[in-house]
Amino acid sequence: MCDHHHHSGDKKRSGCHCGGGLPVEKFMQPCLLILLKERFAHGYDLIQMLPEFGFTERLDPGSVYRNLRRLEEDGLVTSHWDVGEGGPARRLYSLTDEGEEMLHAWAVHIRQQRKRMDDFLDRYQSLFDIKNQ
Amino acid sequence: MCDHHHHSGDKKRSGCHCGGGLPVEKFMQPCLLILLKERFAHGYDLIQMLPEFGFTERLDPGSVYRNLRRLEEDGLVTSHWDVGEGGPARRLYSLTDEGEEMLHAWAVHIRQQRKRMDDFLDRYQSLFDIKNQ
DNA sequence: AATCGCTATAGGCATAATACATATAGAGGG
DNA sequence: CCCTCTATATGTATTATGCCTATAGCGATT
Repeated sequence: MCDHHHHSGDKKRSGCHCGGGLPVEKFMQPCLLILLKERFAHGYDLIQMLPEFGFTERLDPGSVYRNLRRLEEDGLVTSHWDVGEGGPARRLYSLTDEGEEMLHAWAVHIRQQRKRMDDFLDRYQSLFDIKNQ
Repeated sequence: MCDHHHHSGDKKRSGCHCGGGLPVEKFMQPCLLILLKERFAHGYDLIQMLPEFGFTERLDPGSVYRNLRRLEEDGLVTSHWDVGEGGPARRLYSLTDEGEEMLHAWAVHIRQQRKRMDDFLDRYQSLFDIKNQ
């Protein structure tokens, strides 16, 4: 499973970390990538936007920042400190070319997993619809 | 997220264990439930059938047996030793009423998560299609 | 000036799920 | 006797998450 995006650098962590055996593990990562493809953003902004992807309102900020630093470790995003107008310093994130490639790989993967759910739901329907006849 | 199936007994484990924050965590469990709704089966049979749900051919048997015992702990399936014609003893599993309820809850949940993936893919498409015009 | 709340980032810790390897054991074939 | 298939189960390392807490600047209110 998941033999895509084994391009340049799969360092450190072993195996594929874009979905594993579960339909969609780590769904937050592709959502962050797509948001950063649309525009540059700070972590805090991303936290505000993630509910658009079905994440609950009371999303754990810690998870978001952890995911962002993880994406940066993997070279999928870059950041630099933005000590602008006022307020605390913040990191401005942007997508790398490798991150965009990964986003395409994710899209393929998510399409596969959606199909998997379609199949499940079809089977579920046919199992319980027969009784209503 | 996930406020269904809080019916009778949520003992031991805290929180909801039908999906968590991820789109579809523990996808194997609903697959086992649907298979056991269709017919009684041994663990070994279920391992043979799981590829129909998109699990890889070289599926880890340990995970399946662990999931089955977990489902039994939660009262969603029952089993009894089947010391039939020959070969090693095996457990015959069947779905409980509570397990069937859980299967319905899973179907609702999986429909929601499929929608989430639809939304993701729509957004992905619109992001990359504009460039081709 | 002291406190409160919001912006903004980050680490600690317990829990949970998985992957991979390994253990056990009966039965049948070569 | 060994090998393979059937059949179930455990051990362990890794990984991801959720919840809690820490830090810190800044503006508004009391």
